[in-house]
Amino acid sequence: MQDVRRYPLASQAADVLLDRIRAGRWSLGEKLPGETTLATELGVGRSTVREAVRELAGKGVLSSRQGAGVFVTALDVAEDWNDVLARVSVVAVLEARIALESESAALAARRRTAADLRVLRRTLAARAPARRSTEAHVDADLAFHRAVVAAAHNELLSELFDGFVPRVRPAMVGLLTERSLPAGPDHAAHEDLLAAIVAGDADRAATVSRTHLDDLVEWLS
Amino acid sequence: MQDVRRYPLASQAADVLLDRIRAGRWSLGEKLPGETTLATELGVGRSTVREAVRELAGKGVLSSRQGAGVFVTALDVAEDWNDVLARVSVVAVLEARIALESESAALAARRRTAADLRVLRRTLAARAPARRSTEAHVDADLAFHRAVVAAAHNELLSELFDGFVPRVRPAMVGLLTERSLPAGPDHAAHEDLLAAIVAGDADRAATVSRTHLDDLVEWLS
DNA sequence: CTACGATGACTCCTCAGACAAGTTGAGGAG
DNA sequence: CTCCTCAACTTGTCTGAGGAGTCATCGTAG
Repeated sequence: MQDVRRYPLASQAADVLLDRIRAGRWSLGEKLPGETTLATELGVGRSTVREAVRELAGKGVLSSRQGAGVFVTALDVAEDWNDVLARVSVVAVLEARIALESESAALAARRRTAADLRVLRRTLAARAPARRSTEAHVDADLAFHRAVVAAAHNELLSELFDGFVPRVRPAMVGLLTERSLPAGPDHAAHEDLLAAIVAGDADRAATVSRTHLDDLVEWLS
Repeated sequence: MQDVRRYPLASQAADVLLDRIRAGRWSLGEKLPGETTLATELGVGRSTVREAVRELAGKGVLSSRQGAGVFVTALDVAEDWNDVLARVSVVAVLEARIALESESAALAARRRTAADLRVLRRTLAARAPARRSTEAHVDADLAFHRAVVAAAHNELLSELFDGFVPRVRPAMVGLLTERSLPAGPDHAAHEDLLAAIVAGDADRAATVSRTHLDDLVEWLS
């Protein structure tokens, strides 16, 4: 007995509609045929068509207005961030982190407020005790890095960092359980980074952040 | 007459269910009550519940298996990239581009292949004739920048850049129609960038890319 | 006692029909 | 020409029915 997952008709209909949209059968903002027309055309009941439309509406591809019709709001499904992150290697994510965090460190050195410095000092202090579990250590480390990015006061950079975390965290936890990172230099790098941000030295902050993450990449390769 | 958009019951039901999931009423992988139960509980018909479930299934939050039930597959909806990009300022996006592209330029200088260099030369040549329409000029410019990122051979960086384009392109077109960018130095910067990548000089490639985009930020502020 | 097959309750899936509610465009009144 | 009415068409919602898949329980054979 094969483990063939039998797709519901409604999902099949949604796939057919999405393929037609991708193929350019209807352009952006155009109205689809009525539900009854689609039903006979696809050879399914009207409720099934409605569920297919709902499914695509959930994906943001279609939008229906009572009395008016169903309209195309996107020509394709926005690829899920998590899918992309799951596909690429950890090294690729770390390279993106280097790009993101070194720039954030430079911006943070220029823009950090008193509140930012408080958060940075607190998260750095929480990072120090390496006695705890591996997960707690990784979380504390990520919290500090997150605080650096937040101090750059750029919402997009913060969102991107947050998007990376679910991919980076399990990988870090897994690697650190196998072999431990030299704690001394690692912690010193974080203190240097904070000092550079406090001093407002953007170039040095970027350099410290970069070399720190470079070491991380080299360590795990 | 207010333009109050009357939400369909099915969407309202989907919102209620999503709120309950967010509130932790059901944990990950847990089974929801049956359709009939939910229908009476929410005070709507079964088909309405079904459409609500389909909508959330489209968002990846729920998954239903015939005979078994409806199960929670995610505790929240992945925030749409476009929503984030629409919310943040163009300057924020450009700052992210600086982070992304300067690092990509450095990586490209180390990793570029012969094929990459061909694409870079071709897109740079296509950029040259500034006689054409503003949109064509912006497209040619973005094509070159994209080629630089692609030469870094990091899929995540490429995906991020592609994600920025829909936000950056209209903004650039709009700004360039109002006042024109000094074409001479702008084009020279691109040639310098290509030269640095050809020479394999990572530091210089990053610097040129950064100053080029810094000038862009300064120009539009 | 254990392993296994039948069974029945429960679930989602699909269809059909009916009516409500909203939109749109054509055609008539002023 | 402008505005109003209305009829046709659209999606929204509910109900009922039957089909198909899943799972736990229970009885039976070994």
